[in-house]
Parts: sequence; structure tokens; C-alpha cells
Amino acid sequence: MLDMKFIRDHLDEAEQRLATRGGEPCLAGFRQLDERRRSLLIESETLKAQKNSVSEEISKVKDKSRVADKIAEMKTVSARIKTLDDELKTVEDELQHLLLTIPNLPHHSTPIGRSEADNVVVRSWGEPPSFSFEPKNHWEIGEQLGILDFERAAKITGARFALSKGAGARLERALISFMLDLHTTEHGYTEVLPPFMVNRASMTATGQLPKFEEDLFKLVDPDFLLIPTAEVPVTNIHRDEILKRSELPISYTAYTPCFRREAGSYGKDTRGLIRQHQFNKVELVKFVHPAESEAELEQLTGHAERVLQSLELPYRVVALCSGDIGFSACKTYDLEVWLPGQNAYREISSCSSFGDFQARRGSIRFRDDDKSKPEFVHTLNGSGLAVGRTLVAILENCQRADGSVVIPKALRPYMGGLENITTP
RNA sequence: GGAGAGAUGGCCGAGUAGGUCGAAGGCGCUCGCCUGCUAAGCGAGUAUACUGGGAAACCGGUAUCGAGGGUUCGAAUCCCUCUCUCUCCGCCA
Repeated sequence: MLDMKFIRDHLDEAEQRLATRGGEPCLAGFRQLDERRRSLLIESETLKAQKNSVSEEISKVKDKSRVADKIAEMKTVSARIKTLDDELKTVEDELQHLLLTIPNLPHHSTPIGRSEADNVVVRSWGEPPSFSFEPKNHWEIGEQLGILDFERAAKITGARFALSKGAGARLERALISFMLDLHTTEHGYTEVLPPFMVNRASMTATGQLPKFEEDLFKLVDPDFLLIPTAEVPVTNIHRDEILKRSELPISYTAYTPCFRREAGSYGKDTRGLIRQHQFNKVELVKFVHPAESEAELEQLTGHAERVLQSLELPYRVVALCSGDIGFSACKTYDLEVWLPGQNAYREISSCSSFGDFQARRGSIRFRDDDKSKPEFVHTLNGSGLAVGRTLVAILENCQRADGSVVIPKALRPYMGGLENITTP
């Protein structure tokens, strides 16, 4: 959510910066609602002040019959207040809804652009491997090795679900442990294991609601939603809190499954593990001082990169342009891993700074010292990494002509020393 | 699922025959004083949001005692609904 006072004072600038995202202008109607709200508020509050002081006078008089006229007058005033407050509530609801559907302002360092094509490659790491044979897709490799079973997953649930078995299941578990261990022991993150379903307030704070409800899986009876990313429960750990300056930065890492409807992506990545309704992910989440958020984003991105480097998987870092960053983000780096089966780099991590956008929605604040006013923290998060896609990258990059797959050295301790996955 | 109890400021905890309560008291914290140091002691201060005025310091108004409605001139206190927490029983990984 943007700062209402900022929009009030910089309407044109805000609209211009939002325009770099593409899409419709979204601030139309703001000024009118805002002015209406304030005029209602002033009238209502003036009457309330009057009512309060007269009520106090009444309280001092023992014989109420002597103030019958005042009581009658206040009855009218109360009725008027009620009318004003009803309208005020309507206006505030509309204003609130408007504010909740306006995306974040792109950071000044975010490249301006209209689409994916305008993203900027910042750096690359590693060399795509060369093969003396035609490299296969991960689903071919996985099915041949008997570690991935899409047919049975479809029987159990439906399309876009996967069943991993044997060394495949173990490899996923190994990746999760490996990533969590790396982030906790070397990067200073605290491991958390949050709920996988959350309430609407949490989804609203991080920005999935109210605009993107169709992307979420919902429960029917308690009105809970399955998390599309650990960002949601983990960022909400500190919703409605005032932190101490000395506590910042707070760094959490969490493994969770993620549930996404993938509405509107029909026909994209229909085969394999790339786009699933449920996938595993290890997430990094930070709460930082506003002055440090830019540096923290670089660091956090580096932490995600470390996973790929440790696994010796070639990747590149891409700065998303204004037209391609997410609703809540002001700046995003995507990590794209090389996939020989697709002969392309594909997203495996997305690291973003949200500025105070989520903090304002979720009222996550800190106090610089005991005397100062609370300020909003900045929140950041990034995948560290998407586990399913990491498995894809390993299968495709580490495949050999005979169909077997070499397990990256860093993972072998987590695989009971296993060095290769071979056909049974 | 059944029965009961409760939700007050950073924390603990008063306050329910409705009236001057943003809310006693204590703890904590901040500043000052005092004392070789520390502890103890003394004094002052210590919520948030919105809003009006002001360049600002700051001054004023409104709201907030789990959330939302209602009764009333007036509600932390009365009524209704919801949420959450705790205890006991049942069930269960």
C-alpha cells in the first residue's frame, strides 16, 4: 500500500511512476474520495466534540429534568453523527479498497521497460555444459530413472501435480535440508516452519489479496487460503508489531510447500515439474531498516546465488524491468538457471525488495530509539531456492549419456553418500 | 465435539448497581538528582492512528479497554454476534 499522504501531495508523480508498469492509470478517483473523507471526518468530529462536552455538563447536573432540552438536542446531534459516520465508513471502505489495489511504485533503480524483453541481464555465473549427446528433458530422465511419476500424480489428484519416488524423493528432501543448513549456518538466517494456510489479513498484508484471489487455493469452511509462497506466513510473523531498532535486520528462512492455481497459464509448461499446482520452496525473508534495504537486496540475492554456486549450476541474474516486477515489489532480481533440456535459462528464484509497501499493509514497524515515532520497516524476500526447479536443473545439467545423473558433491552427504542416480 | 473461564496500555494488574477513565497501582523503560562504584532511593516523563492549526517546536480535536453491531444525552462497564486464549472431558497424528 502506498502512503496516502504521499499520493495526496504527489498525485502526478505517483501516477507517472505507476505508468511505467504499464496497465491502466489507477489513481483516478483518489482525490475525490480523499477530500470527501476529510470533510465528513471534520464535520463528524466537530459534532462529537460538542456531544462530549455537553454530556459532561449533563453528568454534573443531578436533576436531569433541568437539562431535558440539552438531552433532546444531543439526541439530534447523535443521529446526525450516525448518518455522517455511515457515509464516512462507505467512503473509507472505497478508499481503502482503492489503495489496496494500487501496486507499489517501482524503485528508481528498476529499469524502465514494458515486458520481459526489457529485463536486464546483470551477470552470469558458470558455463552451460556441453554434451556429446542430445540432452533430454528432466521428465524423460526422471521417468526413465523411476524417480518421477506424473501419470500416477494425475490419477491421485490431477494435472500439474507430481509424485517423486526413491532417490528423487530423497533428492528433494536433501535439497531442502541443504538449503536450510546453508542459510542458517552461513548466512545468519533463523529457520522457521510456519503454517501452510493463512487467513485473509495475512494474504492482504503481503499483497496477494484483494487483487489476486483467483491465483489462490481456498478452503471452504474456515475461510483460510493455502500459501502460494512462504513469504506470506513468514512476513506476517511481525504483522501489527513495533520492533526495536536493535532487532533489525531480522532474517528468516523457511521451507514450505507452495500452492498456486496457475490460472491463466494454460498451455505453458504443461509437461514436467516447471509449473505445478504444488511445489516445494525454501524462502528467505528479511525485515530491515529502510536505509539498508538496497544493500540487503544485493546480499539476499547473493545468498540465493550461493545455492546455485554450491550445486555448480550455471545461472544468470536478471534485473526485472518496471513492466515485469510483481504487484508488491519495487525492485526484483530473478535468478535464471540454465536448463539444457529446454536450451534456455529459466527462473529458479525471484528476489525482491518491497520497500515499505507490505509493512504499511501489515503495520510492521520499528522504533529508531525509545523517543522516536514508529516507522515502517522494509521487507524483502527471495527464493533460496525453488526446490522442484532445482531438481529439474540437476537432472538436466548432470545427466549422462547412459541416462544416469551425477549428484552434485554438496548434496552427497544428504544422500547417504550416493554419487549417481542410475536406472534400477 | 461437550462443559466452563477469560480477553484492559511494553508487561503485570485494578476498575462492572453506565457519567468527568486513555483508563488506579506496580514492573519495565527514558531523563534528571543523589551516593567512591554498583545496588537502593528521590523527582519527572513514558500508547497508537486519523485529523485541524503551525515553517517547526508544539498546541487542539476525534477514535481506540479482543473485533463488529445495538441500547443511552453518555459504555471498559448493559445487550447481541463473531474471533482468539485457557481449563476439564471426549477424540486424534
